[in-house]
Amino acid sequence: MRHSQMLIPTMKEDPADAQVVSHRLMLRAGMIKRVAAGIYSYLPLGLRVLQKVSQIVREEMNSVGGQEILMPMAQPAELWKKSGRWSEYGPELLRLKDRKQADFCLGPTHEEVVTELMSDHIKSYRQLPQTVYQIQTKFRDETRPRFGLMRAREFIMKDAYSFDVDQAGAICSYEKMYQAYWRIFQRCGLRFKAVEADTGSIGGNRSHEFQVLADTGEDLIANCDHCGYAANIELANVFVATDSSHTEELPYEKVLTPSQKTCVEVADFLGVSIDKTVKTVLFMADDKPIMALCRGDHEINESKLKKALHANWARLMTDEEARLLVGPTGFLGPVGLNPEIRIVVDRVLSKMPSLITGANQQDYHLAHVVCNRDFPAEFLDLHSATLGDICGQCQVSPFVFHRGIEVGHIFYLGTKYSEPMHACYLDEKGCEKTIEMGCYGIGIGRTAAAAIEQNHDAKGIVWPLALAPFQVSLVRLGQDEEVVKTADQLYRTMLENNIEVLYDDRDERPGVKFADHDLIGCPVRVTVGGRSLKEGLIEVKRRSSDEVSRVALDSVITYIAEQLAPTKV
RNA sequence: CGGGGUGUAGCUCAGCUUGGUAGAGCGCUUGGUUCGGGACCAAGAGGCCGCAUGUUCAAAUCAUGUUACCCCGACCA
Repeated sequence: MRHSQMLIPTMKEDPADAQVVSHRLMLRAGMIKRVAAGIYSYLPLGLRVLQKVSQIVREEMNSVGGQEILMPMAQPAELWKKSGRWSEYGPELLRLKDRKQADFCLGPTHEEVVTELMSDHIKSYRQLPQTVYQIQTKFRDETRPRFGLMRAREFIMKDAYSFDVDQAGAICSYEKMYQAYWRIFQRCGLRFKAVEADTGSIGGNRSHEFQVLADTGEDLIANCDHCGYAANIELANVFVATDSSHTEELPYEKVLTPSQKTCVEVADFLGVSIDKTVKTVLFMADDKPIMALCRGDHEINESKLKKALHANWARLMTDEEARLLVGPTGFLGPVGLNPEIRIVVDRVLSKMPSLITGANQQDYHLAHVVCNRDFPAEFLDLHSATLGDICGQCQVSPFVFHRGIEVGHIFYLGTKYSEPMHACYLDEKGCEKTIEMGCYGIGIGRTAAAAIEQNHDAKGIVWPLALAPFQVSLVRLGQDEEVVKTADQLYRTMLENNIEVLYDDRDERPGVKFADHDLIGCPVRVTVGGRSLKEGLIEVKRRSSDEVSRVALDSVITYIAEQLAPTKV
């Protein structure tokens, strides 16, 4: 493409409302334009990048037997009532009415539509397994969209769904997807990790996230260098020694702690280290009161709590609720508690001989409190993995932590959707069985944004070759007749050789052109200018390096082709 | 959903305290000089100062309401 004929509105200055680097650079490079909060138009360059990602995804989906389909964005409420999610899914589901006042929603995901589709057509075990996928626009009415394409309300996603006769088949489909995902992000040229993950509201009981490693990521990953175990900290299996070598002999006693509410304050006040104190947090889970305890320097993880309780929902109690039910916040504790309130205790506390807890009385705490002597304790894994925690898998190394951007997520669903929606088939014996499902998502735009987070410098984007909007920027300097003739010829030759090239034929000064090229970030820059051309030479420079090669005109195409060989990038 | 902030030209922002002709830089158009890392000179185009109501002879400026956007938190395949 000729730059002069393309809509590439680059900006010299940073837009005021873009905080993260990928958002800023996509706006500045003229790839996206904000239409509303979390809703964007994709301009030619941006769309080309999305198409690059999509094509890689498409090829790898096809290679594991995926069949591409396309489902609607507008979905009838009826389907969602069938699965039960019309009431379960919160305000993130954008609901609307058609002219007949019938309820619809914009699809945030497509389990309902696809399950209905497949259950209508699959009658026999002979038709299984099947995997379908689509690359389509989703809408999720996020409470707080931000970071450009990283967390948009309307976004493009690849979602795939597998249908199998039994669990073994479903796990096999899951494994194939896992491998395909691995290849996809490798081909995109990204540094990433596959980690064990929470299943969230999608449900199911086996799940991995594919996380692109970047300091600006919103997710925290715990990684074990010893055994290779990696998981989202919300899920990470933390090792806890089970035996307690010595026991506390002293009975518990009340100590005065005037106005010392936080664990830090209490520990300072009593002159003990913070890991001797206990944090007490009250929750409501499925309408029942829960008291959760963890070590003073840890945090209760709500998703772990929810999972451990097998609860549908859990939320923090308000201060007011806590005060009425138990006592003043800051001085809460498990001793002498109303037996109606279930007490769950992080496993870490099981190896502590005694605890310092709140006394449920203003300005008092209790020391020498012992689990299962002074209160009934139910030990569960409740805290997010934190610095110093040992890997629960190999029980050898402490975790190392990374920040990541979740670009893909795969789930084994079992019969979570097929059961309520009666997606069944007849087996060899003519018995009706429920189909086993899996679902698999990749954020297309988020993958592009993550690539920028990971690959940029002060001047702009440094695209991995596989995702770049063009492989080559052909920069023509000046309007000198010989230069124009050579550049035009080179442009045509590149097109004939199937090299994707953005030809900067604009009548701009060199500085402007180079700056735009650096901002847009195509991997290879080819410069045609009078200075080198006098000697019959063309300049070739990689975006990722400062080194400029001067190559004879007649061998430049070969040289460029070498630069674009996969091994070089 | 709670807390904070901001809406003035395509972009970045000044002006508002103390009411009285709408401003700058970048970008855009035209002409000229330039031309290997975001040039210079000159002349232009471009705004219902987010929207509504109120106060006032007079509102970008004051008041009330509303809406949009941004940030922190809660939430979140």
